[in-house]
Amino acid sequence: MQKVKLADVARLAKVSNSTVSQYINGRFDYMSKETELRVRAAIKELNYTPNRFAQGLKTTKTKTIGVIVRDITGFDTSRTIRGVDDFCKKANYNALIYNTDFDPEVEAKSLEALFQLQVDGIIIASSGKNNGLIEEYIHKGLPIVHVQLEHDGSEKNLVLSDYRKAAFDATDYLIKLGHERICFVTQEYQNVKSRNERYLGYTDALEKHGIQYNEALVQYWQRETGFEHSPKAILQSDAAPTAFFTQHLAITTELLAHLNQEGVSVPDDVSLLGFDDIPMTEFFKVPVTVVKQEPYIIGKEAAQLLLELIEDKDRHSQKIMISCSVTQRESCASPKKKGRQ
Amino acid sequence: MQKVKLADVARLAKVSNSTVSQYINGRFDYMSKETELRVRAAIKELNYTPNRFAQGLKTTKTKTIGVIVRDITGFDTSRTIRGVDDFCKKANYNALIYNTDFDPEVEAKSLEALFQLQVDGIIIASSGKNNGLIEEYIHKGLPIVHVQLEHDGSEKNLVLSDYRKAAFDATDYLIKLGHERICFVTQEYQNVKSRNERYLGYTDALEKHGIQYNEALVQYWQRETGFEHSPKAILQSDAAPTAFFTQHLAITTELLAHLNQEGVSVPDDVSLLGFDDIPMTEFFKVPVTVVKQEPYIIGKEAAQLLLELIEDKDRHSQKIMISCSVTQRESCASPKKKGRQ
DNA sequence: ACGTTTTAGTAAAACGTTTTAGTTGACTAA
DNA sequence: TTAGTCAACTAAAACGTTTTACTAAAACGT
Repeated sequence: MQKVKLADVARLAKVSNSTVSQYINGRFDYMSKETELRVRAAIKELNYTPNRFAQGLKTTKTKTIGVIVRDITGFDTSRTIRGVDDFCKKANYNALIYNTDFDPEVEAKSLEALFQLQVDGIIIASSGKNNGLIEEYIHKGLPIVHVQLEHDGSEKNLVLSDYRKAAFDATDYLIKLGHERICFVTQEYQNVKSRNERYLGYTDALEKHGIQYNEALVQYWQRETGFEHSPKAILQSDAAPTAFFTQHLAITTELLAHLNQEGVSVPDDVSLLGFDDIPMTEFFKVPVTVVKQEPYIIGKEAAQLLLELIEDKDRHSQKIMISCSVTQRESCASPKKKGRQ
Repeated sequence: MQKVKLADVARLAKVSNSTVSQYINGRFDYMSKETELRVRAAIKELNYTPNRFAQGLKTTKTKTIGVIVRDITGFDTSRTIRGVDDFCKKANYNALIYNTDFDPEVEAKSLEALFQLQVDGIIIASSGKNNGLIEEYIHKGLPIVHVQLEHDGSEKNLVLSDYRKAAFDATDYLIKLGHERICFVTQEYQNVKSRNERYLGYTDALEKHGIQYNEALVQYWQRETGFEHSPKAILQSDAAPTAFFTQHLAITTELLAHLNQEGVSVPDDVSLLGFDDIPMTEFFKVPVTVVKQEPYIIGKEAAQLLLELIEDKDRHSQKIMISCSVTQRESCASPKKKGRQ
């Protein structure tokens, strides 16, 4: 299938294999200008391209990175991947995508598989359940950069949204609209620093405006089981919120579905502000106001960082934060001053 | 980074390299049961995994396929990729994704790059602008399967939706609602058989119901330039349609935006039926009725077909059709019998 | 008992690079 | 003149597999 090899080029250019190899690897100072040109010409003429397997066998460099995400199908995730991939292609790398479907075991398997394939590095949006394993690979010398999720522990290289600032801005925005009882709806965030960051942003804003923190206004949701307390119940409780601030897309949509079903009108009855942008929201009954992350940029930065790490093993580690912005649409309004008598 | 090699296994199991190699490749008939077990044990003990580069160098098989799509970020596309990828992973293959961003030149480059990487096969949603190139690669022995797009020409292996049937069903559905002037909005489909198929489905349905075909009701849209005639103009023309049948997602959304902006109410003023499912449509002002394809299944089938092709070079070629279904939502209603007096 | 086939295995030559350790001849410095 | 330096190259040994051609021993048929 592929025929012409380095030796053919060498023969045609009347030099040794070594010299051609040097040429290919851009070490021109090992040869005279004249030789360089002869080799270049020979390569052109034969339309030679090096065999990656032979190269890989020698160098143990694969020019391939691994990317571990939960589901490539997600709106933000697919964009992150695009960012990674675009950067990689430009740098002549390839990216191998592994989906975990939110399963930590699959995550572990993927890590192992990628290691086995000898990828040069890994970008991972990790579950946080495999921190030990990840540490191991890092110690073995495999560069790993985290995206989007930060976990307690000692990992170093990561690129993610500035969650605290984002949550602060969002909460601040709601408060300025007049909301005082803002329900912070989150997934359990033990050990997930980037979820906790949001919580801090939320309380920061409360504090700034002198609003008393109320534990009843922090509500939980789980991927498998949904809401701990139903939105309906929450709205009927003592501390009925005038606004929901949901911490990711899945929560937002499930809440929205509940609200629709219960006939709760947004933003008339309650305001809604979601984390993560939503596609095509301009066609929604109520276009929802969100804090929009920059997944593409995050992907791009992550790839950049990883490739730098690969090229320069003992580069100091980094945490790169990308700002978010609240995209105002129509799901947030000032609360009605009803029934406080 | 990776240490243990075949020779280590051989030494531990007290057999030759060849035997270990045979074992790895599942040719157990070359050895006694006893040896087989010894080798298995040695592999387990050393936690040996073969070096893919050395394998690739010898066999020129890479256990990697290439996937060329327009944009992995698309709703359907990302699902197709998932289908491909899930199947590949299960079969111990990897998929390399290349995005073309709808640019035929990038498509050509991707094809070349993948060939160069010696992928074992390619799945492509092709633009149709590189048919010659694709033929070349096929002749060179590279298995290629097309997805989603069918083009005039001699390619053989493809898996796609049953477009004609789908368009027929959709049109039939609209007609049964009472529509007679149904505007078929499509992208220019010269040489794109799978777009033409839809057109045929549309006319099939018209014919079945004895409705006169009207050329003015076929309208065009282009990715770069948008609608040839504005939706507003179309609605004010002599043959004002009572329903739009849009041929893909980008058209649907752009039309919807126009309609919203003009204050045209769906489905009161005009019905809308779109090709391709739309995410989160349950939150739309008007959840739009669509013919839903099965991108995940298509991806899975494509991967399956490709791997079969790879394993068995002179397998006869196939065209696999996947049915679509019209998902009824709320953007289609019976037309008002206004002003026909 | 003899030739033949089968079974269970092996040695060693690839595969196409990279890289180390040289070699060669010309030039330089004292 | 002689050693030393330098520029421009090269030979050949890896890298870790697969595979071809081969062999020794056992089994078989007659």
